[in-house]
Amino acid sequence: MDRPGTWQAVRAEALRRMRAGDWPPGGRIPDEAELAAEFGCARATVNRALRDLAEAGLLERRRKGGTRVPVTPIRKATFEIAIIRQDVEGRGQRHGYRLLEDALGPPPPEVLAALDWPEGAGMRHLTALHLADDRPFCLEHRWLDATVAPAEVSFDTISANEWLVRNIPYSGGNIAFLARPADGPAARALDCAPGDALLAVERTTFRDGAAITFVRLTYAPGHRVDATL
Amino acid sequence: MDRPGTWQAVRAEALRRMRAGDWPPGGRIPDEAELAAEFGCARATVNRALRDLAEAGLLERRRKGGTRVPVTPIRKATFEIAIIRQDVEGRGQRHGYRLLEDALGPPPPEVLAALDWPEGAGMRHLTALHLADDRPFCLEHRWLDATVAPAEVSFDTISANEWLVRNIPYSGGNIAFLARPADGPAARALDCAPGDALLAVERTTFRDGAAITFVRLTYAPGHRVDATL
DNA sequence: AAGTGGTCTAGACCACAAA
DNA sequence: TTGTGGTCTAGACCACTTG
Repeated sequence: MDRPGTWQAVRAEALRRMRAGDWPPGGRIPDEAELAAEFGCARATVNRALRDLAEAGLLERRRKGGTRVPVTPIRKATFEIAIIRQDVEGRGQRHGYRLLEDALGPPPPEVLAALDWPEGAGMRHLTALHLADDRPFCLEHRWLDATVAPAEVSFDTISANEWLVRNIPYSGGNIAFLARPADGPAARALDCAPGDALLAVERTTFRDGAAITFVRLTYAPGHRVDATL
Repeated sequence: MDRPGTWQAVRAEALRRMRAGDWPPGGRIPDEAELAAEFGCARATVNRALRDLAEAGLLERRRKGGTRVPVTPIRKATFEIAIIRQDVEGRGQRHGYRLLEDALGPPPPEVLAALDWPEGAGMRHLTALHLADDRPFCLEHRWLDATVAPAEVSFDTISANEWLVRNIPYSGGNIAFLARPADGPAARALDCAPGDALLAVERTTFRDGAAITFVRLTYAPGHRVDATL
């Protein structure tokens, strides 16, 4: 338990009341000032607790409208996106890396659409395999703005995944999960049968409003991505 | 832009400094009191800004250790988990629902392992299909503690997905993404070929430390789950 | 032992949206 | 118009953890 008077304690009590039915779905809960008086703490403490619950999707808050328990809450789940080496090492396995291809060339149409680049000017295409304890872990397929990583930068020993995180400090982007059948090259690289169902993650990274890289990570069969609810 | 003196403005400036290289990866940034003096705001405002960045994985903070820019940040991505009806309607489509099966019976071993139930006492097994504009959207396969939803509760017109969210106020759990080949029944229900690569989401929900339901949602081919980075 | 972030307080003003 | 959450302030004490 949390010591009383802390925002964690207020949050815990709010959760308890929702579970117990004291604050039923669709209903409005007392305002911050009332709760602060009841709990004997400052309004800022109540605010911190309720804001936390609202960020998780368990409460809906509006100025003047008050705070309500949603009828059908839209919960937020979060998952951690580490670089692949850390992901592998975090599982207690040894990370290996092999660069399979490094060439200049235009991406396929569906990738070009995601990037919104002018005719694919100066695009570097990388294919690499990540290993966990010498077994295939993940196939990295990446298109990269050549001005971001010029030809001098070699991805023989460090993956583009890691190089980018270390050298392009912060950047926004989007990310999506999907399932793909293994094509021929993927099946060979990941040591599975063509057509096998594989989990893939696609990410586009932007800097200053322009896309600088698109990557598709295709994981070996059986891979799961866990998130905390 | 944010008005100066707000925590959003402080966050924006911190991000700018990281991108610009003023605060390089691996380095330590000034402490809260210094930044508050520099920005002409209260320390609590700086704290709010830096805490927000730390929660996103862009900073690492430790008492006495100060605040550092991580060399290989572990970014947090969040995605929203709505009920399936809302998910479909949010895409501008009409949601449909068909209960395919409702029976009592023990779950397969791999599900039983996830649930940690004693011999599957009183388990209800539901299979349902969700439609978007009359086309297959998602196959819901659920095992449910029969004491949570007794036989009186009918899932003919409301999905277990929605019933649970409405009637079991708050509950913790875990969630995972994976890829699965379509088996025979799934291929028939989702109108695809057996063996097609399908995205699936598995969730176990707990209440008071005991699992109350396990669900596997298998989506129609081509489905993507987007998250915000 | 001491430095730094974590949090609480009491008060204030503001922004937004509902009535 | 007015109620409610959003945020800022100045100060204080505490908890952790590093040197």
